[in-house]
Order: sequence, then structure tokens, then C-alpha cells
Amino acid sequence: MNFNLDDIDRRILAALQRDATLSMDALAEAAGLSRNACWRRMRQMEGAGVIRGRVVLLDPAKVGCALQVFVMVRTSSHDAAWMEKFDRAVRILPEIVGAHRMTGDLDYVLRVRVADVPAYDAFYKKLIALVPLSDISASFVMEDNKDTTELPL
Amino acid sequence: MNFNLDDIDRRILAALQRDATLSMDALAEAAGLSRNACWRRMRQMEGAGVIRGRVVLLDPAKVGCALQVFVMVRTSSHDAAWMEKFDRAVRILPEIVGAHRMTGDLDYVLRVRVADVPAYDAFYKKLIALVPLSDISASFVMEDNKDTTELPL
DNA sequence: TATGAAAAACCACGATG
DNA sequence: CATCGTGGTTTTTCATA
Repeated sequence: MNFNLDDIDRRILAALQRDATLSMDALAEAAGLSRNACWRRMRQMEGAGVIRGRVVLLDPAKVGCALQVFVMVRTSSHDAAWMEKFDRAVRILPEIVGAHRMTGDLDYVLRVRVADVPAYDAFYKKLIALVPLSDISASFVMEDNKDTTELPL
Repeated sequence: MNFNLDDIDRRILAALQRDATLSMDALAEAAGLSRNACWRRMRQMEGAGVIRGRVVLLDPAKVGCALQVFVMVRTSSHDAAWMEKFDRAVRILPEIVGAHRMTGDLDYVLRVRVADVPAYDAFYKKLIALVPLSDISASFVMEDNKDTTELPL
């Protein structure tokens, strides 16, 4: 399941997590390696699925998703049919950027991105139309002290 | 604050959010534009900060962060000195990938990535050594139904 | 280290709505 | 008159011998 990383691999990944536009030369230097050796390692980690992909990150406010909401979902009915509906809703609704099943009786946390509070309300209505939910509580994010895609290495 | 996006911009961003390795030609085709026009728009959006950066995404399990934890933090002492300590801890600890101040009396949600439960305990000790916290409750993620960096456009 | 192929980065002009 | 498309040049980076 997990790939055996050494310090050099970690340096390569750390640099790429921060900025994937680095040229092979710059990356190799950051890792303390020759350009070629660095390229081979990167390629290997891509093949092994350690590197999942390359994406651009957008500024949420500038694309009209200024509001982030954590939605705690509790449900009494945890049968297969419900699960299916829930999965479908999560897949369909692009406002849901994270859906996490938690420890402690069927309990989900949703991370939701919308423009503002009215937009959240509209989202909420879409959600409950797709899945019967017994207990929902939304908490709005006032400020992000940190919000990164960089994993600790 | 927010950039005025049209449908073509949205198509460009949607494609890049999914895969930033697309060549200009492929991206232009996805957007229904010539290569150059597409490049001009992309550059503009980079300049405006709509595109924040390009990064690689890693597989958490394969780099030894299989466990994701949501930590709810409540504090009674919300003075400036405390805030400073908290900010510092958030900055210093790489296991914290998200720190969000929430609505409803000083309340934080931390998103934390660690290897396993013992690693979470070690993180917890580091955290409370850095900041006095009156009330912490951790919820462990059992399964991700969704976890994406793609914002709804 | 060298090298050929490919893509990106940029410029200028005329067309279009 | 913004923005498009075309077609060019120069530069960089890749990927491999």
C-alpha cells in the first residue's frame, strides 16, 4: 500500500507539492540530484501512484466560492438504499468538495463551497431533496488560518 | 475582489482543475478556442490571481498520512496572546492541513493528516504543548466519499 | 553531456461582432 | 474596441541516447 520514500524522494515531493511548475533543473537542484536521476525518480513515483496528478489551485473568492461550510450530518436510517442515495448526492453536487464518513455511529462531515449564505441555503435544499437526512448542522468558516493541499512528509 | 468569468473561462479552469498537464492545444480544444486566445485568457487569469498556482497532489496513504482527523477546538481564553500562540502552532505543525475559524463563539476546526492513531496522539501532545486549549474533540475519518480540490464553477 | 523533438511563450496583423 | 484566429519566431524543457 505505501511506497517507501527516502529523504530525496521527500524533497522532490515537498517541492512539487508547493509548486509543480518547477523545471527539472530547479527540481533536481532542490533535491540535490542530477537532472536525470531526479527525472527517473519522479517518473517512478508517478507510475506508483504516489503522485496522483497535477492540478491548478484557484482562489475561492475570485471564482465565486467565498464561503466554506462544514456540514455535520447525522442519520438514523443507515441502510444500503440510503447509502446509495447519499453517494449519488455527493457525486452529483459540485459544491461538496469533501464528504467524510467519521468514527462513532454513522456520521458524516461535508465540506461545502458556495458563494454566500443564500447560496448555501439553495444548496441545502438541493441536498435534502436528494437524500433524507435526520439531523444536519452547518458551521460557517469565518477565516482560514491555513488551508493547504501539502501533506506532511 | 472577484473576477468576472464567462463560460469559456470556466471551461478553461474546469479543465485545469482536473488536469494541469494538458497541453495548450488540448486545453484550447476543450475550451473551444484557438491556442493563442486560450493562452491569453489563461495568462490573464494567472495575473489576476484567479489561478493561485500549480501543484502535484499526492496519495495520502502512499506517503504515510493514511489517517485524516477533524479536530474541534473550543477555547475560553480568546485574547491576543492566545491567538498568536495558536497561529504559530498552526504554522509550525505540518500535520495541520487546515485550520478554520468558525461562526459561533471562538471555535476552530482543524484538519489533520497523520499516519495512524498513535501518530495522532503524538501530534496531540505537540499541539497542547504549544497552545493551551480548554476543549478538544477529535473525530477520525473512516472513509472519504469525496475529497477534491476542484471548486464548483 | 549532448541532442532532437516538442511544447510553451510571445508578437503582429487582419478579421469579426 | 475587445477579442478572436492565423501564422510566425524564439526560447525552454523534455526525454533519451
